[in-house]
Amino acid sequence: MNGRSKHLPADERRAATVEAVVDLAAEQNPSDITTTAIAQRMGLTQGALFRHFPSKDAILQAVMSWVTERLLARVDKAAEEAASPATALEAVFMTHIDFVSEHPGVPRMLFGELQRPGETLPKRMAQTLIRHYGERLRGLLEAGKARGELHVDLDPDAAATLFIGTIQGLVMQSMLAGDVARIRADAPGVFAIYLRGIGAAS
Amino acid sequence: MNGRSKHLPADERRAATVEAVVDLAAEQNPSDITTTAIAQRMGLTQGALFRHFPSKDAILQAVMSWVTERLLARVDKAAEEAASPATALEAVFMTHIDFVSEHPGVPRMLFGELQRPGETLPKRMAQTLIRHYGERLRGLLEAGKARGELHVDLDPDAAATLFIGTIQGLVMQSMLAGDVARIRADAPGVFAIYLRGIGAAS
DNA sequence: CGAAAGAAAGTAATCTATTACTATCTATCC
DNA sequence: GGATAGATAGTAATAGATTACTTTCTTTCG
Repeated sequence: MNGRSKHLPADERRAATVEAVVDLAAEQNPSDITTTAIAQRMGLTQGALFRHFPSKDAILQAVMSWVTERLLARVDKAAEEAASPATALEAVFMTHIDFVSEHPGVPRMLFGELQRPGETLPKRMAQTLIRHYGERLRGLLEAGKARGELHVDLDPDAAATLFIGTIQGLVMQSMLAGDVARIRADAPGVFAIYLRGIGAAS
Repeated sequence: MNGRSKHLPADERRAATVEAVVDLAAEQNPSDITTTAIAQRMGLTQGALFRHFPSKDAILQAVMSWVTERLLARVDKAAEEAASPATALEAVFMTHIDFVSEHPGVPRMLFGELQRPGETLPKRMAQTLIRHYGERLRGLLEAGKARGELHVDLDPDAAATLFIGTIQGLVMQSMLAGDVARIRADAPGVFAIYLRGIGAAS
């Protein structure tokens, strides 16, 4: 843990690389992030990155792993601690909002990866992440229906799509205003409408 | 209208260029669209594009003009023909869904333009488009509240954000499935939840 | 013919990735 | 415990591909 050390172990550099990419994605179009920009933010030369990653796609792959672990872990924990499906949905939402407030580049990267043509590994990881996320949502929505907390006629697939869209809309609004803080500020009002939509509000 | 003619007038080429970009945006990341790809789709050489546009940004600017005119015109017409604010909202939504079903690349381009750093002209056009769209939505939502069609406590800003997020969520879901038709198929179910959320459903 | 439209080729900049070499860390041996 | 060898991490330079844009020449069409 020497602050003066210039050579860091590989795993620490890999973690620092992922953070650099996540930070850069908050400031610019993720698909425009160059290896030079990543290295510059880390205080390294561009070529040094390829000591730790075989390719740029391998870097993006590491970022997707990072996002999957962190986001799903936090979201699952929030859901487990909730007393009922309806409160779990709210906890998941707020946890997710916290996450994208801390890392505004993440939803942009996910959206961007989905747009890539072909079948790259980072793209597949983004797809499976969102699919798993959707499955958790549908599970909570079904449970809420079974408990009578949500509307009987509720379509869980549509409700899960709208849940994700709710966050996406907040992200878009924050980009319009150029103000990340708006995500958290506007979240409660938007989610209140969603709650009423699925029948959870009195 | 000679099919054999090889030299088209400038305005027709400009229109064809815009369509080529919109089509390409449906298949790949909009920020990865190259002038070579645009020209190839039009059956031209890359350099020929610059006979009609001074720069690539000028092409994107023309695309944004095209989107603004078409989308707002269709949406305004749908709203005018509706009997009440609540039915107008539904008409606007379905019209918008029809538009993005025909041109799935458009929401991607708008989202992508918002992410660009700096202050480019295409980015500003995307911002103003979405702002104007939001103003129309807030107008309808306010009118609906005044008529008692929508919930008294409804926050029009939050409802407008969620309206846009609803569409964004459908676009994301269609990218996940790799199936554009899902946008239109899933739209009614998702919008039904939104309607209940703003208090328009009985 | 003359002007507009396009082809073909070229340019400068930028991107990922590789190479040859150097600096730093760490484990081992006497 | 200090010198040292081997492994790891980093730099600088550059290759090769791709980008937006230009230039020169040719074709098309009224």
